[in-house]
Amino acid sequence: MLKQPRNSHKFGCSSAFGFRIYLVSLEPNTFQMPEKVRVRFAPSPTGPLHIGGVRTALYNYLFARKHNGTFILRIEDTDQNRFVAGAEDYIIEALQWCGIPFDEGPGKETKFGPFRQSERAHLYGKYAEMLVDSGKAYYAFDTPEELQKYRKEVESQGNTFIYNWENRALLKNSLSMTEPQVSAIIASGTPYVIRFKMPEHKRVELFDIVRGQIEIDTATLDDKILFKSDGMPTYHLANVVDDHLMEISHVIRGEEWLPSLALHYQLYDAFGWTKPEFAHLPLILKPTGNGKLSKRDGEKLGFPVFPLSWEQSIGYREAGYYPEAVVNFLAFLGWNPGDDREILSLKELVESFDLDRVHKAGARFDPDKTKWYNHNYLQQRSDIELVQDLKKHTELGLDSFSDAFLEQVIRLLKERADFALDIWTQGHYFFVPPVNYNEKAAKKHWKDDTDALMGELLDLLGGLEDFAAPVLENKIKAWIEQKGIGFGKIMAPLRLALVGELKGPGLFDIMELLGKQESEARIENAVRRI
RNA sequence: GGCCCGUUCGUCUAGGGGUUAGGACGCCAGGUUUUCAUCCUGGUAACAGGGGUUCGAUUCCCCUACGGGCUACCA
Repeated sequence: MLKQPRNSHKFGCSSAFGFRIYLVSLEPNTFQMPEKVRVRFAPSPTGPLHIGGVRTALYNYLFARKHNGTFILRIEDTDQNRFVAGAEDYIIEALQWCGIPFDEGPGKETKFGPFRQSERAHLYGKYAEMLVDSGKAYYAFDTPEELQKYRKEVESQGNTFIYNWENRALLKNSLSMTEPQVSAIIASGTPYVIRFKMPEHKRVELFDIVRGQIEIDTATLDDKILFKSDGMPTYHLANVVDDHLMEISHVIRGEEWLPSLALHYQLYDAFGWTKPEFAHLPLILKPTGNGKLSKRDGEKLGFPVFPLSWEQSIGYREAGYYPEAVVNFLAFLGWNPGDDREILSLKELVESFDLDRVHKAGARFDPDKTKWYNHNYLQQRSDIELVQDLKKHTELGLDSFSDAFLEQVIRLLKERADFALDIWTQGHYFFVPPVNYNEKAAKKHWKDDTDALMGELLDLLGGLEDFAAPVLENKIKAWIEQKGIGFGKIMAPLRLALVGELKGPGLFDIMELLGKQESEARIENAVRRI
């Protein structure tokens, strides 16, 4: 039996009059997925992709795959001032690393391209003019300085200045001027912008897949600039035009766009275009304190906020996370499959994903849980794979050790590791003899008679041909029992001698791996130094 | 300030008119490991507050509080 979708508004559909009719019927098949699902991730190349952006991309990807649709990458670089070199490459590489590549986008041209808005710049003016011609938009000549002045004036009285129906007749635009005046001012080369003429009082019913129905009065909205004086469109125009031209079926984006949804609805209506479905994703919040997750949090609390390293900021990749783990925990920030599963592969995520199950409230980021995810994925890797993972840390200089040896070390340490690098940090003594001995432990366990006991132990070991762990265990235990002393009297100092601390896997396993010669040398060393 | 969105353990969340309010991370305890960690078992811990509606509200409605977002010729 099919699970009833939990959001009743899922059954919403539009009538010929523009009203959305809500069928409260119990037929789950009323809602039809559009023939062709096409979604886009549309970042601005102003810097490295934030982890929240990666999640937006991921949800788009999951939704596309789930519905056999197309996942598009569109670069929204209409603001030349904020353009950052290398950001686009970073975005593409990050998606690649996460295992969520796009189907169409820069470098993957189709008839819907180009996919950089800067390369589509010639397109937008036409559409802006179309709206002016139909009376849905107008030219405005107010300079930024003038507007700033008005804004200050109004704000000093405790009010907010918004450019809208209340004051547009008083400002410098094609609505407050005669046609000849407008023609003259444009002909003179005076810079101008094109603003949307927001209806005075119109009740707009918006529909969001995550939130359901939202009502807005256009009187509270402003006449947003659609086309800038530098000849480039603003986000709102470019976004709507491109989504239409690229035949986007679902707009899945961050919640910060919810306030402009009413504008976008008006724009689609003004053009006479069919609207896509919209889903606004909850924001990712700081682990502690107020506000959304920022770069600073990563630096302050010591966890990555970027998928890949960027300048001084370390990325998840460089911090030793597996992309599967990153994708998994990101997917669960604001969504869950509705059962108790927590570890899901990308394939399973695709199968389980559903926008109806996206949470409404913002999700606080939990660095601890990301480690737990990585631990899980690390356990799934084979010892040989982990050898390769570990050797990626070239700075460790592991070349002098054989893969077979590394594999043995990994076998002993794997289950306690969250990251491949933990094998090194937690098993340092496998590669380098201890230089220091834990002082507290030495004081407690290295007694007056320990030197003598270790000497006897060396004699015992010297007579051993077979240095396998079970043999060592048998012989040493038998010897201890025969002497009639406590195990702690030998085991603790022995561990201290071999490891330097009272930590690590089974002592006999360590001895076997270290080998007879090295084990003996370390014991002798400890006798001399402690 | 205005507009919009939200609120279940510390965190991520399940649930949704009658439940011992479930799981995961973290934390704590016990077991295993003659160590540490892992692992296993158990435990602590939540429906923001106030009004309705109802036989019954954590669930539906309203208000308040709190949190978040937007309020640019940025996206």
